Amino acid sequence: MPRAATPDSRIASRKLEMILRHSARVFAEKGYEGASIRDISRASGVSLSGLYYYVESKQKLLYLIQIHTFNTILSQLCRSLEGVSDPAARLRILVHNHLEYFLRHPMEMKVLAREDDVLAGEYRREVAEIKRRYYGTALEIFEELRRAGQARQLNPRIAVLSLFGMMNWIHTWHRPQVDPQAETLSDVMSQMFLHGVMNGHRVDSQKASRAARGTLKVAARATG
Amino acid sequence: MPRAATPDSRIASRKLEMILRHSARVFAEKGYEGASIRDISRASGVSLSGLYYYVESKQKLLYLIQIHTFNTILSQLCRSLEGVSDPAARLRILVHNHLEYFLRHPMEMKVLAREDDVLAGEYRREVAEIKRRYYGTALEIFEELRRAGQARQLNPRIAVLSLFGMMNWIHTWHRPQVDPQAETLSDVMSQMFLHGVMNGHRVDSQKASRAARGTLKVAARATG
DNA sequence: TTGTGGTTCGAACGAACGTTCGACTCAGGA
DNA sequence: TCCTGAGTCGAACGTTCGTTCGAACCACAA
Repeated sequence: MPRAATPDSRIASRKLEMILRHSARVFAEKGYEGASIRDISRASGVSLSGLYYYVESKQKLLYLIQIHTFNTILSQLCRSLEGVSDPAARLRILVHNHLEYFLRHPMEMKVLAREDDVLAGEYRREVAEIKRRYYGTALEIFEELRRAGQARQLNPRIAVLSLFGMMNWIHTWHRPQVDPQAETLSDVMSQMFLHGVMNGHRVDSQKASRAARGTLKVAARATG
Repeated sequence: MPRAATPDSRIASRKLEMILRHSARVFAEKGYEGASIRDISRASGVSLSGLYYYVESKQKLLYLIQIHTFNTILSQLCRSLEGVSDPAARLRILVHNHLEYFLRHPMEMKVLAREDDVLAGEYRREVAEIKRRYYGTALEIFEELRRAGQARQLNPRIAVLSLFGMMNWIHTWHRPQVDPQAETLSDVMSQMFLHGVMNGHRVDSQKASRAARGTLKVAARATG
C-alpha cells in the first residue's frame, strides 16, 4: 500500500492524484450516486480492482477530493490575506481566491457544491469541520467590515451565506467561452456585496480594489 | 390509466399528488440517483408496481415534480407582479415570491436546485424552457431598474444569476428553527441586491417596500 | 349472476452496483 | 537462482437497481 492520504499528510502517489482528478470529473458529470466505480475505472484507465488498491471505497474517493480541495482553497486564502488589514480589501481577496480556484478547477468545485450531504460518519465530520473554518474566516471579515463602519447592521450569517450563494451558484451557469473570467467576476461580485451591505457610507472601491490586486500579485509571485 | 398529467393539464389524481409529495421528500433527502423507487414505495405506502400505474418511470417522477413546482412559482409571480410598475418594488416581489415558496416547500426546492442536469431528452427541454422564462422575467425587471437609473452599468446576466445564487443556495443552510422566515429573508436579500447594483443613487427602500408588501397582500387575499 | 374496467400488488426479470479474491507480472535484494 | 512485495487485473461475489407481468381485487352495469 502507498502511504495513506490521511487529512494532514500530502497525497503521496502520483497515480492516486491522477485517479482523483478523473474521479472528480466523473462525479461532476454524473453526480456522486449517478457515477459508478466502473465509470471511474473507464475514465482513468485503471482496472476496477486496481482502483481499490489506491482507495478503499467510493466514499473515500469523494472524501479525498473534498478535503484536498478545501485544504488548498483555505491555505491559499490564509496566505493571500497575510498583511492585509483593510476589511474591504480582505473581502475582495476572499472572493477572488474563491472564484479563481473555482474557475480553474470547475469539476472539483461542482463536486464540493453539489455533494454536500453524501458523506457519513468520520468523513462527514472532517469535511464539515474545515468548511466551518472557511465560513468562519468569511464571517470574521464581515465583522471587521462592520466595525469599520462599512456594513449595515444586518444578520452576518445571512449576509455571508448570501455571498457564498452568489459564488457557489456559478457552477450551474458559467460557460468559460461566454462569461467573464475570475478577475472580472470577482470584481463584480465583491462590489455588489460591498455596496449591498454598506449603509449610505461610500465604499472606497478603488482603494480596496488596488489593495486587493496588489496583494494578489504578491501571492501569485510567491506561489509561482 | 388516470388522465396523464401533461404539462398543461392539472394533476388529476389525488393519489398522484400524494406520490409526488413523498417522492419530492425522498429525492430531497437522498438525491435523485441515491433514491430508489423502493424508497419511494416505502415512504408513500404504495407498492413498487403500484407506483408504475401512476407514473411511467423514475425520470417522469422527477420531471413532474420540477414542472409542477416551476409552473406554480412562475404563475404566482406573474399574478403578484400585475399592476406594479415600480422596478424596485417588482424586484422585491420576485424575491419574496421565490423565498416564500422556497421555505414553504423546502423539499421541492431542494430537488429543483440540485437535480438540474439529471433529466434528458424531451423532459429536459421542457423544464429548461420554463426555467428560461423565469430567468427572463428577472432579467426584464433588472433592465427596468437600470432604465430607471437605479442600477449601475454592469453585466445583467451576472447580476441576475448572482441574485438567484443567493436565493437558491439557501437550501444548503436554512434551518427554520434558527433562521429568519421568508419575510425577513426576502427583505434582507432584496435590499442587499438593490444597494448592490445601484449607482450612488439612493434606492427609496421604504417606498419600494411598502409598494411590494401592499401588492403581496392583495395577491394573498386573491389566492386565499 | 356474469362481465368490465379501474386499481393494486407479489414475484420476478436482467442489468448494474460496490466490493473482494486469488492469480499474475516484474523489478530488486539475497 | 529464488524470494519478496508492490502493483495490476479478470472474474466473480451477493445485493440492489428500474421495470414488467399476470393475477387478484372491487364497485357497478347489464
